[in-house]
Amino acid sequence: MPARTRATSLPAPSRLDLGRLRNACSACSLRELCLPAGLEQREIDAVDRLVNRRRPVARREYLFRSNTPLQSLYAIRTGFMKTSVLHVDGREQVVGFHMPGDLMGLDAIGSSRHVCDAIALEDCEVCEIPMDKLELLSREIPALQAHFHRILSREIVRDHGMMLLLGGMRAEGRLAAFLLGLSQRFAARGYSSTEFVLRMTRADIGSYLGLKLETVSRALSRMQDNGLIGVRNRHLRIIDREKLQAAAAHCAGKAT
Amino acid sequence: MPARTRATSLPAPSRLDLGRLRNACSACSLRELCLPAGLEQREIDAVDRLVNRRRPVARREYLFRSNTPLQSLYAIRTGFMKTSVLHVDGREQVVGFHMPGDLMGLDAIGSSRHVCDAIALEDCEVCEIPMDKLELLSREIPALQAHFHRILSREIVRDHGMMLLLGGMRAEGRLAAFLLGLSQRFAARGYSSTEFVLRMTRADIGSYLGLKLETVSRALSRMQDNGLIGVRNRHLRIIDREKLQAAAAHCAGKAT
DNA sequence: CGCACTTTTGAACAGAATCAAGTTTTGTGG
DNA sequence: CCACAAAACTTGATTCTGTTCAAAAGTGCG
Repeated sequence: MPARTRATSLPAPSRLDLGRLRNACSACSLRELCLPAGLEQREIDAVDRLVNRRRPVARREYLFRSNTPLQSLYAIRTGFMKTSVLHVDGREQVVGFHMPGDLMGLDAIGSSRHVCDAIALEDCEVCEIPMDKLELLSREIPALQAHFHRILSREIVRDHGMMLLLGGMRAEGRLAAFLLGLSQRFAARGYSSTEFVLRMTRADIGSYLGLKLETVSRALSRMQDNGLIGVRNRHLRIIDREKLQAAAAHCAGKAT
Repeated sequence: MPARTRATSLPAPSRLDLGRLRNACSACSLRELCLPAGLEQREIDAVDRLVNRRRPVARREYLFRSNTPLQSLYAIRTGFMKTSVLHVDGREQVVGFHMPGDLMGLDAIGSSRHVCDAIALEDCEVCEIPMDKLELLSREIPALQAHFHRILSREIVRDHGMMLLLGGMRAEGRLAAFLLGLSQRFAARGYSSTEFVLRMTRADIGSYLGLKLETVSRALSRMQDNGLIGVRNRHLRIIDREKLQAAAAHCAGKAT
């Protein structure tokens, strides 16, 4: 057994532990999404121990609620979730849709309290990552630290993209960009990028895109009529990606 | 002289060095904004050494440009800046306004390249913080690490707020919320929260709020007529904060 | 299997964009 | 310091996109 060189939370090489192994990050299909590349074995083991447990979240259940103290971040293992905040007048505004491999709760770090509600759009399973342990471990594993910073930063970039979309595009362009974004995220996870299921309602999409649900419905119909997409209930197919991209680019409209 | 207990980038207690001292974070009026509380003296010294130098940025000059490699983050010491991204069709969209104490470049960490342009709205002075050194030092000073995470997270929260505003409020509400936000940020920096100068053009404000400059102008006029504010060129005064808050809350409109 | 929710579609309306002057401010060079 | 040109701002009239209101059809959950 190798000698431990200094006090650290890195574990000795793990023994066989089937119960843990089944849940291990090292065995997770989302590894590339969640973990930085190039970790040493004992670092991977440490990360495995970092992740507390898998936890199921039933459809319509809250993973966390606004104003609740932040204890853990959550990585989605399976399923689809949405995050939303409430307007002063009580209306709900969706601020994000989240799929397997996404890390949730990042916006709570600033105040140590959640600032949005996270709701499962279907039955989900999430990995719980205690925030304090994450900060501890990322001090010891520079690659993990850098990876975490990248994730935070990318969230900012994503939000800037949304600001762009909300501030400068019209209905059809927003929808086109939204669908292309989903497509890309599905592709990155190994799912079909041309055919997928919209797990959220039209109202959710509208809220996210700053549109009314009727407008979403109309825009989808029009895009279907023009042969860009096929929609049937929540099942969506991208038929002409070129045209869809053109719609997203061109429907920038509003010569801000 | 105290013995150094382990290899580290923390310096020995600094000697008198007037040139450095004048620029030191420890002497900076923005200390509370930039630095975590409760650092030990030698930690503060380390942070002082982290910040490379003050650098002037003339009005209209770029602090950094999109797609440029990220080397450093920048903290604004004096002056006002804006960040913007370009739409596919070349239109500029403002994604943020930045004032003393703000940290810029956070959105570049994800890709190691800047994803927006930063332009000085007036003559500025910024502190350059090399990213690699920051990550190094934050591994050694947990308080610094936590502070940095908080800053990143708060940026995400701020952006969510913008999404809310862009997605769910109408022109006058957006403007009211924008002005109140500015007011609050000025207050946090010790400036007047009721009377200040808008360093940006109406077009910049419009771009930021997803409105045309004419709409901004009209909304400002109307709010002036109704006694909420006083505007004279770029000089703005908040006359009736209650009503302004009501406008921001009530003009949520759009029953999304 | 039925009831509630979701979605589609239509018609009227409203808010903001666009187009168009005209005015004021600012910045520059003489 | 003034004059002039460019930029920024205000205001009005018109147009158009998206919202609102309304009703009917479709889905799927319990």
